[in-house]
Amino acid sequence: MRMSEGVEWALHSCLNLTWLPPDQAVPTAKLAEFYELPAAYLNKQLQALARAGIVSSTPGPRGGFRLARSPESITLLDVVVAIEGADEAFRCEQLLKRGPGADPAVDYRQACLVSRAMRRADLAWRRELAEQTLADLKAEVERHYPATPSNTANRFAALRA
Amino acid sequence: MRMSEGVEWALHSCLNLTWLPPDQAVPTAKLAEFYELPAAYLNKQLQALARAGIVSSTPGPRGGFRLARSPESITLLDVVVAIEGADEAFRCEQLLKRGPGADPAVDYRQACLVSRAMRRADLAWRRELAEQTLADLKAEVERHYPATPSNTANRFAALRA
DNA sequence: GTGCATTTACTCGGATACCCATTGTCCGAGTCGGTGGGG
DNA sequence: CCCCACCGACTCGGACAATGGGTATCCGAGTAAATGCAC
Repeated sequence: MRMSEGVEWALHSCLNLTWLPPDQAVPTAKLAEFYELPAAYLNKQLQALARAGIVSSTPGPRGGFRLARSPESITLLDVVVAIEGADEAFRCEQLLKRGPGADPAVDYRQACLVSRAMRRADLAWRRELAEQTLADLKAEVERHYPATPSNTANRFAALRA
Repeated sequence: MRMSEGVEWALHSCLNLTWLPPDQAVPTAKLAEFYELPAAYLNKQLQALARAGIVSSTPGPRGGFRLARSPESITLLDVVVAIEGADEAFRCEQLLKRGPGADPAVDYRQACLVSRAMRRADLAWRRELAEQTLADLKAEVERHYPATPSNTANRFAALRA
């Protein structure tokens, strides 16, 4: 079970956007250059974030991506779901339908206690992610590393047009 | 992010083993036939469980697999880790090493706050899985579906040699 | 009848192909900013 | 000097390959039971 690389890129990129003026759009090329990432593939992840309503895109010169809503209203779960999809990691294939005493009318994704146990763990994971917003993360970073906001803005400004 | 199918097979198979005499070894073929699974591939998962010390294997006639320890001492996390590996889903690639103000000596898997947030969620997931043992699950199933133990034993007995 | 060597069949275990999802790349449609000419 | 139409360049967006991990399968090594024979 491995989470897509894109989640890490998306989280860091969104976090970087919180340190720029909210009305400033940043093109994929700059966001990619920031961490030396492949621009075309990062663009794909940003598209997913746009479809999820986390960032908004602007075409043409001076265009790019910006956060579509306030960092307070974007949770880590939102970002993860936008990239990875909403499906839970454990997908119950309803093995019990093939076992003894199976009832074809029962939805074993709900009834199977193995499935329920796995779902409980999944919910605990999701809850933890949903309780942290981008704003929380931003504040925590600024508390530990006060230079980050200016460093980030400076580097974006220094990147070639 | 998708969990391997083998986890579901392993959980159900281990659970089934709890309803058989502890000294009775069950060959892969029977465990597979129980849910109409491909035997050779299920065998691969059982090998992983054996390497993890969850089940023990016996070759030759009347051989097969049995639980290596008591159901009370086998957690759901043990089974998941045996199949999926111990690595966490989110793998920090240390993007910050490429960012401004990066310190090459720092291990950003520990220092990066994004990484830490994701790890917190991962730990919550693991804790939930570690708090449930096979014995808990077995008891819960018996409480909801009292016929399961005899149904299971009967079907195993009925499966062709 | 009993003990033993041989045979036999059954089991796991790892080595070997296959397939789909993630990764990675590219080019086209659309749009905004700049520019040049006219009023 | 100001306004407008055109041009150009920049951006996203989705369509198109390549790679790696999970899926599936097979055959061989080893073992325990069953068998047949000798005593």
